[in-house]
Amino acid sequence: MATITIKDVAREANVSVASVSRALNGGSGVTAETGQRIRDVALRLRYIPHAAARMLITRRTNTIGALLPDLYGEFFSELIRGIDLAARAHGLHLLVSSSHDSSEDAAAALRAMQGRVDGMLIMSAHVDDAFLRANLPEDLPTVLINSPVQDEAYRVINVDNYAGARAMTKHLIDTGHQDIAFIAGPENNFDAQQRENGYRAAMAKYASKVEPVVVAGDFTEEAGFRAGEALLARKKRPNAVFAANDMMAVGCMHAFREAGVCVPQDIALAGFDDIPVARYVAPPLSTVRVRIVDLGRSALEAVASMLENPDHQVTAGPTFGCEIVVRETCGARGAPASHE
Amino acid sequence: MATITIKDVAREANVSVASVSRALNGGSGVTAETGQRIRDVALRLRYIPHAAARMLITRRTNTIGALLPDLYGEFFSELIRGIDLAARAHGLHLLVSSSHDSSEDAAAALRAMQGRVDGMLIMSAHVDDAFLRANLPEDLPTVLINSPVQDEAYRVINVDNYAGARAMTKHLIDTGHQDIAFIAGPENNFDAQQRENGYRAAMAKYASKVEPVVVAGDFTEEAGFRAGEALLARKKRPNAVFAANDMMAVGCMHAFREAGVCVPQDIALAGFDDIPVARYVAPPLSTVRVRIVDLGRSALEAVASMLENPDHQVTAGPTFGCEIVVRETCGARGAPASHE
DNA sequence: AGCAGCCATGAAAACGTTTACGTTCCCGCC
DNA sequence: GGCGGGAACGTAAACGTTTTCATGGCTGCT
Repeated sequence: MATITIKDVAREANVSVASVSRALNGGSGVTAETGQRIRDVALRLRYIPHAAARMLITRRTNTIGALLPDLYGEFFSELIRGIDLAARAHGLHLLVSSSHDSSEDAAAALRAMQGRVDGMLIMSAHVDDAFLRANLPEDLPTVLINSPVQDEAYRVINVDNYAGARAMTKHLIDTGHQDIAFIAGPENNFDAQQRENGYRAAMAKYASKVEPVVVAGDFTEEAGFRAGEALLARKKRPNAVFAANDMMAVGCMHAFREAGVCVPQDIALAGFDDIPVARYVAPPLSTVRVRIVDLGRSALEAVASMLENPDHQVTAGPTFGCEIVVRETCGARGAPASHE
Repeated sequence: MATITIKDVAREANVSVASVSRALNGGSGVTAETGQRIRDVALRLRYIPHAAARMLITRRTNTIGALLPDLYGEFFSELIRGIDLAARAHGLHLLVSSSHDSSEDAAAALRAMQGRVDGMLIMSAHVDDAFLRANLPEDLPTVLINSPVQDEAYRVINVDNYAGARAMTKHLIDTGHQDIAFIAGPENNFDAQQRENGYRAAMAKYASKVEPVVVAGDFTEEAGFRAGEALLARKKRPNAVFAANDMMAVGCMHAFREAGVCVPQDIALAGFDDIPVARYVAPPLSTVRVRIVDLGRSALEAVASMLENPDHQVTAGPTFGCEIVVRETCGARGAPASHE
């Protein structure tokens, strides 16, 4: 109970607290022999340095904060997994604050983390340059994930949504679908916008005769379902649908199935993200794969490197590539695929 | 740059540091007038108390740690969401360490959190009484989630897997399926065992003539797929399959579909968890719903209450109920259900 | 033998708070 | 008018580390 401190170890080992500190940290400045003795005592006493005291004097918390939006299912867990893995590899702790759906909300969370973290990982629809300047100490190493922020001061790691969406749209066109409708994501969402841009660019270039069709969505299955219904109700039914994320694609597929519309025979379908479940829906969903774990990992590693050499200039992180994954819903495969 | 401390505020407001502390915390022991002046100054200087210094003297971190296993997708994110929401509501921070797949791994993570948290939330297949005694300070408020630990000293919050599995099995039997096979979860997993027990109990009681059939699994879609194949290959094919979790059910459904076996006409299917995607697979999956968000929330609230009144005796948490959700795969519904 | 210099070690300051304890002041009551 | 008491406020100790600086002993060289 009475928590034991460095002094207890020092007394027990017949040395000063300074030596204990040295033995337990660098190890230099102390004889190998006494060092070992000290470590033995520390182990025997189950001594654990008081984190707060150390933070106070060291001015390092060995913790990085992750500010995440109200993310759904697979994406969230994969992202966290990547972040967490990398954090552990770097000996860093992870302070998480998720499910933020308003700007004030995020600001409050950001302020609350003040002083408890050495660096920040921020992914949120609500952050822009002004927000960051207002709520973030300018010297706090920060990495933005999938953010529209252009400010040179912040390092940003983005998924190349544009290229991914463009490639998938082109693929759909190449396999014979010209009338492609797009189910958009939330309006203020950066990824969603980029994906829509990619879709529009491919349409303009490879299917210039047809007018792009974009219906609203918000990344939820529910929205996908409604969008699917809406598309079927149109006078000119598209022959392919490209949803801004997999969840909406799944919802859309659900709508089609209930209406008796066959995928991909009657209408092709594609999503974005390649969430694990994409391959298990029926039929398996063609989509654009984002290596989410790697995204989280490299985001954390960017912060880690920033606080390992603080002088090092922030370099614009490379965008994170995606690849299209052709399964069955896009109609490019004749026979059912084998289990991958 | 030069971080501003309580002294700066004190000097600027012409008071002592003690008054600043009082004004900013309790507010008592200081005139309303000076209190306001101090708060104004603090705001103007953007003063933020140094968390570590406060922890050091207060001996409270206002942080709780969450030790989680290598959880998949939806379950993980829902759980974290619940925990995070409750934590924010209580003004607590959340230190997360996930993806632990070995006992040493978990022990290391646990030790690393030592002193940085006021309480712990632990969900892991690898913890048992001995593990906890060895790696956890006995006075650290701790709540175990879905754990087999029986020790009175720890508060445990469990999902009532047994009752849920029993109910679903009974439901399958009631709707005309007697030959029910069970796809088991990981061997050392407590939830998995409880679910299997529930299945066996229901079989023994309501379908005593048929021998229970249990095939191995590990909670992954892959395992479900293989189990599905294996079940189809049996000489006496079951007319219903109950998977220990939804992921395996989805994998199993995939196997059935590839084999041309129709669900639920040829064979009924049920899962466990009600992950969000369960309703979007085709056909929508009957399953046992676990209110994961609530589980996380109440786990955190249990810890919170423990550290709000430390003397309060730990009370055995109530098990967390489940309810069966009848969709289409169990064959109990004639027509396709409407979108819920 | 003496001296320079290195190395192990200890003493003490510092980090930024909270809080126990004094001090001062003012008010009311005898 | 003196005196008791409470409220506002200040002083300083304490929390448990790390780290700078001083000290002493030893080594190796001249």
